[in-house]
Amino acid sequence: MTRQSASASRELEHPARDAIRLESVLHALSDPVRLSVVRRLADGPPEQVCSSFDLPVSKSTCTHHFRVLRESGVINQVYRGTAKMNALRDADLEALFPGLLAAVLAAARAQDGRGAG
Amino acid sequence: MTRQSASASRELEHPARDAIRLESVLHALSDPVRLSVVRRLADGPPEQVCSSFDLPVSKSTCTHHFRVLRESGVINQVYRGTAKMNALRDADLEALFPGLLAAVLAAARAQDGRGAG
DNA sequence: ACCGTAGTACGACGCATGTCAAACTACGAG
DNA sequence: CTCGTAGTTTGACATGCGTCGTACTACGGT
Repeated sequence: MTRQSASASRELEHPARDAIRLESVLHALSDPVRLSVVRRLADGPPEQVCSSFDLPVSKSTCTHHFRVLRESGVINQVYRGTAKMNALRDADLEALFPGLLAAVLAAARAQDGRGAG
Repeated sequence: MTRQSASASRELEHPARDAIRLESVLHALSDPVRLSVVRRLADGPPEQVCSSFDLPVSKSTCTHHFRVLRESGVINQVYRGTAKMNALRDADLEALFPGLLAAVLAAARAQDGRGAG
């Protein structure tokens, strides 16, 4: 069936660790939808499928946001069958920007506390 | 000379501490020009005049960026005669988002180090 | 072979953003 | 009072961003 290596044609572009830019990461995290994705990735299992997030946006917008997160270096995406697994690149982020992700996540939680409290 | 309290008419709107939103702060910091402003504010004297920054943009763009920083709660601006003093709201930010500003500043320095070799 | 589910691609739309130049206001110095 | 310096305002412009719907592709199950 001319099926060459099953997933070679479905590999996604990720920036190398050293190509990750702080400005892009901050921009990626500055959108509420994307921040919520990152929070769930941080709080839940390390690998989660796109469709498990049920975001308040359409499928295409969803694809868009996941791409922004991937291209900025915040998450890693791999195909697993028909699904797409998402994982935080926390090791890379921690190596580049120590404490940054943790501080953002803590800040988000703190803000939730104020807002809902 | 009908000069009522000298600066009452020149007071600037700042968000209250509790009104500062994480998303807005991250967005404010995600612009290179604004990040450089924040870095100079953090590295240099606590109060600095707009014109001392000599940013690679026009005066009006400069005004725009300082306003974004102020309205997002990152900096405090007060008039001092004909000049306008800018100060980081580090106490407010630290109270709301502990470690966030420090992490971002450290990340910016680290990135500079990598970029400049 | 077929269908359903997961996600992508494309084109569109409206609104925000970063940018500028030019005209304007506010203050201090002389 | 006049002038220069500091910053604002306004209007314009190009681009980018978040959003959508629709049509499409990719894979797994039956």
